Amino acid sequence: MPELAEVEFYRKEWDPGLGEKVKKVHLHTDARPLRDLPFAKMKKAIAGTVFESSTTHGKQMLFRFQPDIWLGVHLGMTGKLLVADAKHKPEKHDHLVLFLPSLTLVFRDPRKFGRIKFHHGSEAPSWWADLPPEVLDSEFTKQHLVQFLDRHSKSPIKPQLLNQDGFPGIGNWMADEVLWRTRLHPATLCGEIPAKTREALWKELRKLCREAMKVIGTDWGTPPDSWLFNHRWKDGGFCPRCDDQLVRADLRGRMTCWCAKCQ
DNA sequence: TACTCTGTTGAATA
DNA sequence: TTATTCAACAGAGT
Repeated sequence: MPELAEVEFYRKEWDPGLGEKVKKVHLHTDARPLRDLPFAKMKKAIAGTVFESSTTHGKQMLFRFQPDIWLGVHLGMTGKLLVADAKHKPEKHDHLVLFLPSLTLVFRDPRKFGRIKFHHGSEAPSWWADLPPEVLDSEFTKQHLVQFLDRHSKSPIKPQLLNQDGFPGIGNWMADEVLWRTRLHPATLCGEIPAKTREALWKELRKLCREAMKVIGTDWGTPPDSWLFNHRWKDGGFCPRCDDQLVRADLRGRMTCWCAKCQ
């Protein structure tokens, strides 16, 4: 399920290992999440380093090991991070396993849409430095949003909200939630969104990200029933604002839920 | 058995 | 060249 706040939640799952030295590295080298990586070199380079810190950017995570090792993690659809005890025996879908003295850091991903990146160097890798501004960055201004919408004027808004170049961290439920809050139909073309609605969209996006971080990012809490969130998962749900039955349909290949009356 | 899915990518098309 | 669309990826749950 990993979107913005879920990613933040998973990032912290490895915190109990901070400050510990990596004793051994297990890599599931024939699985997609580690494709194209220099396994042997990587194993050797990581062993002996100390887990120092971690950070997120949208759905991406970066883990820093001293000295000079950086691991990027993307959870894909079904990836998760967890800690296991020090004697952990890697399971079928444990693609990256780092053994520390007191516990084990595990990246597990059954559906294998996740991805691991590796960098050896004193500076953060370019694939991290070059990421577009996050929704809560000061650089994510109204003007920035307007420019992005204009650049994608022929595309419906829903798929663009899922575009990580424009809205890092936004995933399917957050996209539906913000459109519902803004009373914007998901199929509206970006170029046809009025200036006032663009402003509302900018405001609600930032607000939703802050709220999601608080509710889900800290302890995986459940958002209140006043959000679309609790009503959008299966057919037959009702709009928490006007009580009309919600619509669920495929839009450009992704399940989309909205209120035909409000939006 | 068959159908679902909180995501990304790369190739084809416009 | 840039934007948009679509199928492919893969497995578990229902």
